[in-house]
Amino acid sequence: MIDQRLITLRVFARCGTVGATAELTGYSPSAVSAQLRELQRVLGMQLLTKDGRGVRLTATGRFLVAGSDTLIAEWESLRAAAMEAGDQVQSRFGLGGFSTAAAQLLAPLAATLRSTRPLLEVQVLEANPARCFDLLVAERIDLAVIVAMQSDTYVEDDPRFEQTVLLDDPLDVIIPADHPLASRETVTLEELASEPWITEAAGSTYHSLFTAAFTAVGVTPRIAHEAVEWETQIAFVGAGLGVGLLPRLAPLRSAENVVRVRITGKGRPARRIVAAVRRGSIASPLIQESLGILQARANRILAARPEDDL
Amino acid sequence: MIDQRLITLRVFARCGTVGATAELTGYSPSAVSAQLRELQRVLGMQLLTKDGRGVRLTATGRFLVAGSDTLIAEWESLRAAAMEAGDQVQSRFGLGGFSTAAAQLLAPLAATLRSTRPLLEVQVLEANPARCFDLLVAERIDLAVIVAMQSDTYVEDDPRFEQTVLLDDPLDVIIPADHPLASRETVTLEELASEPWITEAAGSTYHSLFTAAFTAVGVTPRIAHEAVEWETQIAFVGAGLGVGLLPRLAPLRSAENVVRVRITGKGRPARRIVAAVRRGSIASPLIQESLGILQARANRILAARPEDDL
DNA sequence: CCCATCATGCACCCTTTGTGCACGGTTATC
DNA sequence: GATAACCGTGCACAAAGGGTGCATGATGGG
Repeated sequence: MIDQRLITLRVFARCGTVGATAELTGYSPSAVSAQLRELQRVLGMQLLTKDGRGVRLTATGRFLVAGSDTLIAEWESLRAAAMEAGDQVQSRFGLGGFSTAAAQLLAPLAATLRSTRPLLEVQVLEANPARCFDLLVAERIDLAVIVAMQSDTYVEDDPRFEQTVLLDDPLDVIIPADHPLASRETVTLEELASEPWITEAAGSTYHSLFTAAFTAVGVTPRIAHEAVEWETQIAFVGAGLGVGLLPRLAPLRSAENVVRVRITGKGRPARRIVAAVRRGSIASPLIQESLGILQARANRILAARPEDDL
Repeated sequence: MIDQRLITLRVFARCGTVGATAELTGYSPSAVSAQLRELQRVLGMQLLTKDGRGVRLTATGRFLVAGSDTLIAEWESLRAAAMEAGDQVQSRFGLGGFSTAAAQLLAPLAATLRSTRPLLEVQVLEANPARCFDLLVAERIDLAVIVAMQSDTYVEDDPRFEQTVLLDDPLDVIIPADHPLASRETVTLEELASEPWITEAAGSTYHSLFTAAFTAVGVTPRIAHEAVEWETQIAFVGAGLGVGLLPRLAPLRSAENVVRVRITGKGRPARRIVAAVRRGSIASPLIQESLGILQARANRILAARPEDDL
């Protein structure tokens, strides 16, 4: 209900370039350029300035974007309240999530909604957490399930979003089946200090989680290999190249020649999985129902775990 | 910046029929109907119900319209603040006003703005007070100068508007030049009680002001004739048909065989002239400048009056 | 019982809006 | 210092959304 051009401006404010804005919103760069030009004409404000080979927000532009946060939240709140008051159904619902979160939480949610609300058009987008926030701003999705890193750019009280913790997902260590530690029930990080490690590339979200866990216990592990996908990492471990961290929610097929061992003791790494929505929209019946389903799913997952892991 | 369809819904909420909404917004009835249908589709809410040969807002619709007041105000406030912060100029500026108010206040304002801001497109619409409020809601105008009747539907703290008193305009009595009272400096309502009166039609804004003034002093005057335009009324008085009330701001040509006499004493009728803007927009530099010009003009008018009339 | 009024659907049209490509300008790299 | 890569923008073209005018159906008043 807020003008699309203002939404586009907000997306631009997040990513800084016309091209990226186009990619996020689904428009072409020309369209974004035209929208921003048109917005300036309608409002009679200069919002952008040339800056090198790109464009940059003017002070007025930044002011407008900053102020629009409450406007968007106000609208979301109004829409949610009207939905609630009139017991209405909305027609489109966009979900976003990250790999395992999407598989374990979003897929069941989408399936449930598909059965309880047959005429609701549910769309699921797999995207990393940062992109999920961008997609929320761009109004491509309405709810995101993401992993929140404490070391990340994650800000709990961002005026644009409201976040709900679903569960903490501990990271296990995966070990070759013929490794001496493979038969253990649990293991500590100290015991794993001398192992060759397989991690994601430096700078990725999980890599920072990895280093944070080991600095907590005061050892610096040796990184032997890097992998991008969990599957690749598992294959590396299965080939005896080293050990690696794997979130509890990530599935591990039995035929992989790899075993999963729980980590105990100090510095035990975990990722926090949260649901994020645009501020104001949390009162919407559909969002409420979805959060309920997600929470129930999260509780079922927690209930299936050994007690010392809760 | 708020979706046009929501603006249309708000106008509909004020006037109740699609046809009237079309007339006010400048669209065709079909377009209004399509917009409202589209709005319901996009929001997934049922906002309208058939009601006899017309349509009526549902509870959800009323809720949405009521809640949108703050949304609109928030946007106006944001726009005004951005204008202020960036020292920007807006391109279009719509003014609305009522007969003498338009002539005495709006015309000078428009002329001043035309010279101080040459590239500002100023548009003046003459319309009665009620319509001015509608035009503000429909965003056809940005500022209205209207007469506020205490007996009117005028509500000072309407969440949609902000109002500023410009001046109180007393009503004089106009008398045939050969009338015994014509040579007086001032006259009281009691002295005029037995005269035949010429007023506007019952139900009009000025008629209610007329009756209110006389009930205050406890007499019921005799209404001999009715006129719609000031010019007609003046002509009637000039023909010796009776006496009438004329606002101080309404011009009286000397060749009319009619004299204007000030009214003193209890129940002295006056109309209050106020400027109205959409709530939130009052901080806009252009609005501020306009209000300043209007206030200055009002002060000049007040300064030219006899002291006992202030 | 007929007519006035009101909303809506439909066909047509036009303005708006988005796309794809080429261009000019700027920065980084070798 | 030349070249390549990148970024935003303008233009021609195409698609679609949105508006108009008229006809239709429904309803209430005289």
